[in-house]
Amino acid sequence: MRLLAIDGNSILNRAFYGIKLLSNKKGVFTNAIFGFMNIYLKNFGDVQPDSVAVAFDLRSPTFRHKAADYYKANRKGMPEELAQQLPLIKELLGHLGVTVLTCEGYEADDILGTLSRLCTESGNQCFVLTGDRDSLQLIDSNVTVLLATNKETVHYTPQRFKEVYGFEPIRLIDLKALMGDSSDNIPGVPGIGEKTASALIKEFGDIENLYEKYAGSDLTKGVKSKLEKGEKSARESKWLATIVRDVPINTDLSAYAVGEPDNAAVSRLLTELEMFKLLDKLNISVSAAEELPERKIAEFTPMELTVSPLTPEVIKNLKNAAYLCDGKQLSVMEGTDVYVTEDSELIWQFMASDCEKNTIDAKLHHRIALDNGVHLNNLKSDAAICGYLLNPSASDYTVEKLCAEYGVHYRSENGEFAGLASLPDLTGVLMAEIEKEGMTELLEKIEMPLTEVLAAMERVGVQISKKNVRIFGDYLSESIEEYKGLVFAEAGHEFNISSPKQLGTVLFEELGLPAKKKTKSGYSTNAEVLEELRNFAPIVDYVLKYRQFTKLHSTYVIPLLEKADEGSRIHSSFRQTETRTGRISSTEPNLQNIPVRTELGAEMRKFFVADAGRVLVDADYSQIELRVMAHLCGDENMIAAFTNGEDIHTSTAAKVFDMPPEMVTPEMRSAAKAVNFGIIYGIGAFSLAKDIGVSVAQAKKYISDYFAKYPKVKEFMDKTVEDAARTGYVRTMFGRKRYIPELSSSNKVIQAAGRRIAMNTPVQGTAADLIKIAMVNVYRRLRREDIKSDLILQVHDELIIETDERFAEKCEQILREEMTNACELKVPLTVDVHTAGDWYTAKG
DNA sequence: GTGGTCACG
DNA sequence: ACGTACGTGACCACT
Repeated sequence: MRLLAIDGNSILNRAFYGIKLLSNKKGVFTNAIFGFMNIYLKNFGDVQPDSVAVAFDLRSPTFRHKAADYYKANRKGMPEELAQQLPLIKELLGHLGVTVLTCEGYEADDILGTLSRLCTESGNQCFVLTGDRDSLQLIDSNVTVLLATNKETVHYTPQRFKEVYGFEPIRLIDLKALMGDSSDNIPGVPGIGEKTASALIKEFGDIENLYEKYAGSDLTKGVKSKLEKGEKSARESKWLATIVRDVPINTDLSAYAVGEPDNAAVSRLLTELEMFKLLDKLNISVSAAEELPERKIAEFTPMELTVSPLTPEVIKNLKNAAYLCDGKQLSVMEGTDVYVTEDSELIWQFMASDCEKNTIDAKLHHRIALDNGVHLNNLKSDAAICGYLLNPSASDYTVEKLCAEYGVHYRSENGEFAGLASLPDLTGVLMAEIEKEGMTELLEKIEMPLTEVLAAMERVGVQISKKNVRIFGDYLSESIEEYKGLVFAEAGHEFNISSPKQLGTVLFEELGLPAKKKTKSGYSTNAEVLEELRNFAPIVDYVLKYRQFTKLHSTYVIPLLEKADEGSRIHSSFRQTETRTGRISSTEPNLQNIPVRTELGAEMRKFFVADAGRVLVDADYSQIELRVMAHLCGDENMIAAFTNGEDIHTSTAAKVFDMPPEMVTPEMRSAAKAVNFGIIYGIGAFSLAKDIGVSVAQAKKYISDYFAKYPKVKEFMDKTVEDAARTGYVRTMFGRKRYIPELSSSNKVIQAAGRRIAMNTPVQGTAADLIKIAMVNVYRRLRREDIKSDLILQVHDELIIETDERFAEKCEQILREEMTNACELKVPLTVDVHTAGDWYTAKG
């Protein structure tokens, strides 16, 4: 028989500190559970045991352990984030059919000691999984210790142990008796460290033999005297270091055989914890919780579906339906009737029908409709978008996961129609939640209409000049080769300049440049660091140039050429359920990070062009986030500055430095600009100081002066954080919600990050809401007024229309009006608009 | 898959 | 004593 005996506390600890803090949306922390299960599953697979026991500490002092408890008294208690995961992992293991062992007055390693002894005595194999080296003392011919480190698990057999330590495993307790262990509060012999202790053990074996013979040996006087003074402590330490091996637990090893897992319970728990990946790994479906329903049985009645082909007659009679469509196949459900078709004519007919529709992935369906010249009519809901509004921090939004999360029975009994059959119930629950949360208008007036706008933008795409991109790419390739040569010449040999590791070695070891050690895995070589080293050696400049050229080549030139269609148009994907603030994101390729800040990079924008006879009309909001801040906090000074059309950074500088605006120097304006950015991000003196190159004290003064001049900004931020800490979330002006579990962390750094998130999200999110409103209105107007123009891009505060030249002015007007009037705030929203044949020029 | 780096608002 | 501004996506090296 093979027994896997696990030190639950030790592994859980390792997992907790080795993995960044994770939590579900309710703020229940899960990282230790996640890490524990990964280690567990990995080792379970490796060992293939018949039996498993996981031991946990149970601290309640008995007479026998009084001394140990005394010594351990100054150990730090576990942080709340870890403590709350302890009962959960025990529950999970129980559901998985694994024995959880505790014993009053004993620690986990004592239980492991006992289990391993039982195995040895009965001739069975024992594998002790732990992160604690102390347990290596348990190794014998039947007992292997699997020592989990941050990277891997090392298997310690007696041979392996001897290779590493040079003595028998059991002598580990003698080693500790001499060298002590501060983390376990084992004193050892003062003055004797690892080196000496190890040598002594190799020479004398155990400490009993050592104390019998050391006086007559050839040890130095110093060591002898230390041993003499420390004898009592050494003997006591040995007792403390010895793992107990007779804990009163069930000695019948067959009792630890792995039982049948309770899939329903595991599924319920892991769903609650939002650990879907783990569920997947365990080969348990999210819906397993429903396979053996408990109280759900009353609410849930199995649904007999009647499946038939979709016909024009059916479409005419549909009133309110759920449907799914992947482009080839359409399945529609109303009541218990399901209609399917692969006939594209019927698909379009259904889309154009008056029937109220509920689905998931509306953007795709709009795209299908647009591609075929029909309009997707009367669309009421998209479950993914509802899920996103209810919690924008989830990783994805599938019908199955949403059902699990919102307590809807996932109708897996309906096989291929499980998703469709579940959708009506799911939609009902999601819409009710949205209503309860006051986000119905956000859904119906902004997000749902936006699905069509994004589909249209993706469909039209953005044209590039392939020829000019290629020319630019060739120039970059040449430059890359040139600078590569220069770098290699300076280094004296070839290496991979793109490898931060190799580059670090060359710069900081071979060339001896002053290193600011930073990253976990070595020297930091980022632009900020290299910038400071520019004057030390010419190679630095060459590396920076190399980086700039390769970045442009591999991130922009190559992908753009690859992704352009026959008409040289790029069709990016705009994602609506991706960001936690409500912004949309752009992928494959990302058109929201095309270079602009450097001259060379901005060249790229010259290759984004309008088609023949057309132009690009570009409109961007001026300082939208600061304006939103002014509105949200209602600060009179800030509102006045915007209302009077002042340059906000100059005006801020004038206020903070207490002088008339005309006296403000460019340096002062730039400092004020950094402060304004800081305000939006949730200000910190350290980062502000770094950003503008002043002392932290100076930065602190800027901030306090700022808050003195704009008192309501401070009030707003304090109140926002306070509310968020109380309720667990923040909202934008239009009701968009974001949970902030970071605020309930006991880790100060994480909590501070939570406060900044709380301050930033309402501002960034409201700005996102505003431009979404503008997009919907611009799109509608272009269609209503039947202007041959297309909205083609959104870059957070910027919209671009491609239009026939003759409509350019009309489009300028539409963009200006719809963006300005997206919503009436306490400050005006102003927009800069330009028209040109390419993006570079149209940006103004 | 993760970390480092860097492009954008 | 520690880490250090908000929100993204893509590429490369390396494990």
